[in-house]
Amino acid sequence: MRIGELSERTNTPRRLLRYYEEQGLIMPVRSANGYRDYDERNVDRIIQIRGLLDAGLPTRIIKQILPCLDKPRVIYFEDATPEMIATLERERDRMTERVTCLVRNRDAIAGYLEAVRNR
DNA sequence: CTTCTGACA
DNA sequence: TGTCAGTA
Repeated sequence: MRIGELSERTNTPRRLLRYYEEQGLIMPVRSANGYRDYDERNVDRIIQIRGLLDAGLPTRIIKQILPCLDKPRVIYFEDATPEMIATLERERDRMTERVTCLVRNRDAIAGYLEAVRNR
């Protein structure tokens, strides 16, 4: 499929799809006309990428860990470098921090809403 | 009509 | 990220 279809199926702007490619997150093959040619696998991949981006991970980190999250998990256990483990642990901790921060703000807002309702 | 690359009042 | 340009 071309970028237009992938864009619709992943509700992701074409601009971002090209950007992800620039960042090395995806490497679609090119058709004779120069158009990017994506396969079904990419649909899932883009959703995967957006999830990580949404979680706050920088594209540079996603580029490293994306292959680890692919299907044949077992074969990646072998080449799990200590550096990779370290980055993953670091990102996990950063995510935890953000989660607690979100929880605080969510509760604060919830409290405000509660006060407004019972005014 | 769709995509591509490069660029930014 | 959006968007405009000039093509293929």
